Amino acid sequence: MGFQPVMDARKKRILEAVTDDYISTAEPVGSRTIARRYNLGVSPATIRNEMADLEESGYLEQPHTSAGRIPSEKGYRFYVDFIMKRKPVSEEERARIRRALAERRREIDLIVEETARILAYLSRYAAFVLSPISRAGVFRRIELMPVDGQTVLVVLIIDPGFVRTHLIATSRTLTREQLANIAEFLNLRLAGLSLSHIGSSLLREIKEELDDYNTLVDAAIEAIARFLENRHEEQIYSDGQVNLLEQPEFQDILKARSVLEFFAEDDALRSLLSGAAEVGGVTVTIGREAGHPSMGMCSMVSAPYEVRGVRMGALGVVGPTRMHYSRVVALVELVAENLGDVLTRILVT
Amino acid sequence: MGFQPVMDARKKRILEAVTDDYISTAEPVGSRTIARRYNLGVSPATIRNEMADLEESGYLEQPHTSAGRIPSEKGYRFYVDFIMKRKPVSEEERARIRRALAERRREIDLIVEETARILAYLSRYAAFVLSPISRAGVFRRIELMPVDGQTVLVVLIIDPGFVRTHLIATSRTLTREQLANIAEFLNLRLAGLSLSHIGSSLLREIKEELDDYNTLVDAAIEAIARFLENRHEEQIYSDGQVNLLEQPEFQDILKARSVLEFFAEDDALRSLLSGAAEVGGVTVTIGREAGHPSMGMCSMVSAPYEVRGVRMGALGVVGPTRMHYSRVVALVELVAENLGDVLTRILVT
DNA sequence: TTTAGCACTCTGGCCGTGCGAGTGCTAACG
DNA sequence: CGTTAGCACTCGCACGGCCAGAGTGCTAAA
Repeated sequence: MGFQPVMDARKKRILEAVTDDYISTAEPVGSRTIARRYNLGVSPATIRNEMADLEESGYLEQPHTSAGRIPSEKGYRFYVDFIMKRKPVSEEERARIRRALAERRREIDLIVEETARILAYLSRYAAFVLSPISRAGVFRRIELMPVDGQTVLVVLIIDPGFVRTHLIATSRTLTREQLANIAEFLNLRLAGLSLSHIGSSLLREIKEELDDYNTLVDAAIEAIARFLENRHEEQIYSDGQVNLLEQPEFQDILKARSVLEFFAEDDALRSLLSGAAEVGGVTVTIGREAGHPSMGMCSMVSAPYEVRGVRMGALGVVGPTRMHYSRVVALVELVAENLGDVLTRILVT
Repeated sequence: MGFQPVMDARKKRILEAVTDDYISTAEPVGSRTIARRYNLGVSPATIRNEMADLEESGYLEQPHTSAGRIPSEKGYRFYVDFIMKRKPVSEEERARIRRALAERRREIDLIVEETARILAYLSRYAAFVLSPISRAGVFRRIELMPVDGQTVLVVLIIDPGFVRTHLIATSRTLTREQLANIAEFLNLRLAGLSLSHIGSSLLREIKEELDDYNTLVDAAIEAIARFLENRHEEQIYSDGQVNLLEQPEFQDILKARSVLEFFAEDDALRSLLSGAAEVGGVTVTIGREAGHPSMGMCSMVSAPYEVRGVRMGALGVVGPTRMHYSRVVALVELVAENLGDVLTRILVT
């Protein structure tokens, strides 16, 4: 004891059978069913014994006495980590992904939106895509452009290839030349810096220098600071939330509501996704591992997407814990790769 | 016959009582209940007779024999048009609306988003806001700005006060001066025109002229045309869709799903809203009047919002047909006014 | 160690019953 | 003639009992 009980090959096969069956039927699965459907060459009684062992070591659980078994979170975890093989994505699906993302668009937001759509469509679960951020990016250039007397358009160009625009109000009217001067100064100070290095202290410093130089810029630079801060927030694109309502576990409206509310309130989701982005590779978060009660009966399969090795964002699929992991893991990985490729093509001109 | 049966004062009061009661309890209401709760000074028996009349003329219906009555769509329509009084919005709610919209923001998208949020919060139903369009707007200025070798940022400034930006790809590298020239030319031709007058024919014409003048602009102007077209699409901001799941009529997951799917597929919703925007004033669309099966058990209360008399967009609340019309109508009207005011303050500098 | 047999348990569906709410009709009343 | 009281009737729904089916754990035999 203290030792993890040995998971021999037969136990593994039985855990696999139970999980596979439960994933596709959503009903607790009994020894008889396994003996019939998966030919392990042993009788139901033997399977019963093994299942009792598996239950004792926490891989399976019984919804109630004398029902079949279902995988526990620990069971799913073991299944995902050591048993399951990724189910290759069919050529047709691959083609669909390529087609969806290949249209010649320059607007990243549209691509990301489309990614969420195709991911939801192919997974039949809910899909989320965190739009690319550029914390890892480098400040390339800022431009200021007068719109009207009290409004200035800030254009921020970040390497690789992002453009963000933002309207700010100024208390005084600035001429095009004044704006150009300010922009020039900012560019001198900021160009080439990584965004994560442009903190509020640096900005305050610059602001003071500029204050000496030209008091007109007060409102402008403050707005820019706000802008730099705010724009770090990644936006979440989502699709297919209603897909979850088809799943038997969400026939109970209370559960459905709690999950949908969780999605609507997207801060938690955002941190889940960006957490996944830090790990690299496909992450599977099962049930309460996510640390949020509303996600208790959900799992998330997520992966970051990269441009030239730099992680730009993440995407994920949320479904019931009883999820087609083998299919979804492969799908998420593939879509993340595709999105990375498309962005690479666009950004790295 | 042929004549609409007379709707005398007592029938009206009874229809009102039935509707009010059903709206707040969601249960079919019987004659006894009405006699008890609303003192009409008559006995249940009399009310029964009147209710039988109302049912015959189609204002009420019975879910099944020997249940209470509920209003039919026709009943709701009559209630909304001739009976109900708008329930004044409380000072606290007014303050909340003002506070939500009053924050000094220049970004219209954020304001619109906030409007959807506050509308959903106060109505406790689902809220939708169609972002402002500028079909009625006037082209003021275009600016072209190089981002990198093959990318140009298009900034389109529209009167009153909108700024739209769009990235386009060009096949060749254009210098800042070349871009400025092109922009200048476009400004000469387009400035002052109403957006609805800038059709594809005019653009083609300009393109030909420019082709003679400078073949470099080919990709650029084409992208601008696309841009002008695309940007006419109004975006829908929504919030509070999950609120509907609290309503007893959506405890049935199938109904809930069909409504949420309808929302997700937002083209129909968009046309409903923009239809409402054309009428002016608050519009109430009851059940199948919306012409879409999924909306059969929903109603929408919508209103356009205006800047200086020009309708810029619309907003609406969707709830069950059994909706608190008197409250929501007043709320929608007030929020539309507030949004109009805020936009006016921002746009008309 | 595996298997067969068996008694036991628990859920879900089905059915019948009773209750409550509400109706429509008829007859009496002012 | 409109209004009311009384009454029989009709549903829907919640409750409880019952049965069938699926599955288990245990024991004893192979």
